[in-house]
Amino acid sequence: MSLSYIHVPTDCRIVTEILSQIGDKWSVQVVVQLGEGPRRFNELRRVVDGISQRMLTLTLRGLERDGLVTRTVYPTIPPRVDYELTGLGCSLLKTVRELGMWAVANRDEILEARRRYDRAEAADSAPVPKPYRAA
Amino acid sequence: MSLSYIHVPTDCRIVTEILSQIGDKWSVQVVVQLGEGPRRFNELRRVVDGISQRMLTLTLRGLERDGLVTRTVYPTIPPRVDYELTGLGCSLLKTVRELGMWAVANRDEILEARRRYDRAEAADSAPVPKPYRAA
DNA sequence: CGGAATCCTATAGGATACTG
DNA sequence: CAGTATCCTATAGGATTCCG
Repeated sequence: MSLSYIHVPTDCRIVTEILSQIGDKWSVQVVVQLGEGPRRFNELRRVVDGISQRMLTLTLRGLERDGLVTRTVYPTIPPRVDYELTGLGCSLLKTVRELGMWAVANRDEILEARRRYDRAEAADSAPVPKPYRAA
Repeated sequence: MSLSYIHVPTDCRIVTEILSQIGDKWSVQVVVQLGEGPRRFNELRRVVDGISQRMLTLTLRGLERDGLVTRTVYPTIPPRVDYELTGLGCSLLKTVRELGMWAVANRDEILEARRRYDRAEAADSAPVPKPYRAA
């Protein structure tokens, strides 16, 4: 509670670690969906779009392991399993939304930068990019 | 400028895209280091710690491509190349720092959740976890 | 329904050697 | 100094099949 300042080197590793956990292909999308409320497995599967069964399982396990999501099994037939954000998960969702704001706000600038870069690079390695200089 | 609200499905993909670019093994660390000011190639290499030459190159190229970093070549001998955050890069750094704050603030809770999870899982698949029940 | 197990491919990333 | 090129391994992730 009395951290006067944050030690940068240690800091970076944790950020990187969190980011590589959350920065995988699916975690953010799952967390955002769970932000709407508890969801069942196949409910998530349908709404996340493109995720494989296997990856949904792995993603949820990872989130559960980090204490971001709870998994509740109802031993009925057929079985029912609910996933829900924990308090920790909710707080993460909030800061992820911040990053989301940044992403949408700067999306165009990034995409244009990419186009510029790719165009310049293509011009660089072009087979015969300079016309009117016949061999 | 007049986005009344943000379209969630589109939103997610961009966030995920940004996160998987920035959420790789090195980008954040490089951006944080460049937050201190312009740096030369080998300067970054020394300070990032553990990064290979190849990955530093690739990371910097990616950041440059997205318009987050500029690359300035001084045609001297020996050559000198400076990397520096752009305005876009600085604004990203700010929001990444927010996430960093979250990470350090919740680090302990996450690590403990992991230990709990791993312990429970180990108990699950333990060879003979129940003592005092001799066969 | 909610997975687990298996197989397969693509990509990330490390190590090393060479170059302008 | 600041890379590029090549080779190699490990991991992510998709597709498919099987199970309680």
